[in-house]
Amino acid sequence: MAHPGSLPLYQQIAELLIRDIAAGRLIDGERLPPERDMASTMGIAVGTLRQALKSLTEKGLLDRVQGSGNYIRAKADAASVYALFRLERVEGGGLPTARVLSVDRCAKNPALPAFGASAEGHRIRRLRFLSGRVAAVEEIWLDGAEVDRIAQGDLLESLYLFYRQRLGIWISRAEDSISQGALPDWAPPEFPHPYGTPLPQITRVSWAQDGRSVEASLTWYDPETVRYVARLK
Amino acid sequence: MAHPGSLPLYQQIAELLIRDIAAGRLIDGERLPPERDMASTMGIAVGTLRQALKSLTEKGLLDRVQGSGNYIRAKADAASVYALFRLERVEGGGLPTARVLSVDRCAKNPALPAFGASAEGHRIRRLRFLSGRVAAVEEIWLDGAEVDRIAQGDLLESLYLFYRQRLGIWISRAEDSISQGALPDWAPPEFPHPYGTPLPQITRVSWAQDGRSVEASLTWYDPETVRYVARLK
DNA sequence: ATCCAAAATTGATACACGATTGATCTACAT
DNA sequence: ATGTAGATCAATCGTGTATCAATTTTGGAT
Repeated sequence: MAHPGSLPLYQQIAELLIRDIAAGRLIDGERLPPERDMASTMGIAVGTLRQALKSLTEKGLLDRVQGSGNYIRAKADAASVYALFRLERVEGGGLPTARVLSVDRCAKNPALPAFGASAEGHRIRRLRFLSGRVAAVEEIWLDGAEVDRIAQGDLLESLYLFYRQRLGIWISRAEDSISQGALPDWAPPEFPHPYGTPLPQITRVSWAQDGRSVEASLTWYDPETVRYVARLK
Repeated sequence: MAHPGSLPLYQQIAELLIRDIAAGRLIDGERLPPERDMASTMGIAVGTLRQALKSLTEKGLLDRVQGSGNYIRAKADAASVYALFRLERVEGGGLPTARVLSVDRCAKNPALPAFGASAEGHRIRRLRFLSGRVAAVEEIWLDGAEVDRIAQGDLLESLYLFYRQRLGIWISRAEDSISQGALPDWAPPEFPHPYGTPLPQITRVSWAQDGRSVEASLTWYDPETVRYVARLK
């Protein structure tokens, strides 16, 4: 399959602006530069920019008033902006890799009440890559009953392999949910996003075959490297 | 590729593309390369490719816009039926299909307590095929709030397509669990397994974006024809 | 300071042009 | 019926230019 990322230019511009809105770089009420200036700084023609602005207007994200300017109309809660979009896999192949930032013994995470039979466990923080680029930061909690056999370096690759080879655990059930969360303060500077900005977040809890919950994770994805595609209707 | 049982080339191409969609290699909204380029890199004629694209359009997976391009119109969670596990035939090849055995209005299933806001719903029983061979029997429960729009014949293909095209439902959360279960007594004689024998079974509950649980399913797989591949984490 | 008209700014609309891309059709071979 | 090859038509895209309409700003008169 050939090159996938070749959307029409005006659609690329539209998604660029939408990402700016979702990321908070364009806030509600803000007036964009004049179309002519905007187009020239973007290196595109005015007509092309206008197509992009028109699609934003149709999505309710922009007010265009003649003689005055283009005004961002994004509702205050960023969740409604995200509701218009869909989180998708990054383009290109390559196996997902990860770099372990820290492995600590610590108390149970109150943010994950569904997880954990023990009062304490191990907390692993990882930086995840897709196609060689930083894509997400991740916090993984392993149940206390299993953590004594953990060795640093086991977690560079697949967690699944770690479970099976090192712990002998069969994951029989998992639950994922998608939400929004603020980037944690321990995120490394490589993560290309300003702190405090809402990010797409996936919460996962996994159970072993005997019913114990053995693992939970919180993952924040960089909206720049993952791809948002406008949802139909 | 001319052995007797092989499909026409354009159908093979169509299935290839559908698998790319299901696997997430082709994302919703993505524009395919121009037909001429696509055909040449695939080593086929444009007309053949166009037949494949036409069948994708009829399935609702593709938007063809003259002068613009071919755009994927599919949510990538077609494969998320196995969010935790990927089901693949050992020998590979062939798209999953299904034959509806029955569609009934009935009471809530006590075996699926987590599912269903309504007291009743629809129960669909399907026989599923992989590579033309019987692979699983399946029982699907749709919540009563959504079932009034069900029409027989909608469910022959992908359930995902049904959700998107008929109900406009966006599945935001799903839970899969794997266990063992006895083959139900309503399984047709085509299912190649003696009754009463434990089979690998997947239970799935899906929630819509507003929190309603809209679907639940119980699927019994023939262990002879399928294999489970753990998901890379 | 207030009011008002001219000037500047900004978006809206229209048209033209070349390049790209899908649609349609014919012809031919297996 | 399937697959290939080629020619031609039609729609879209991106660009460029010109003109009109609505708004804002400016500056002078009072």
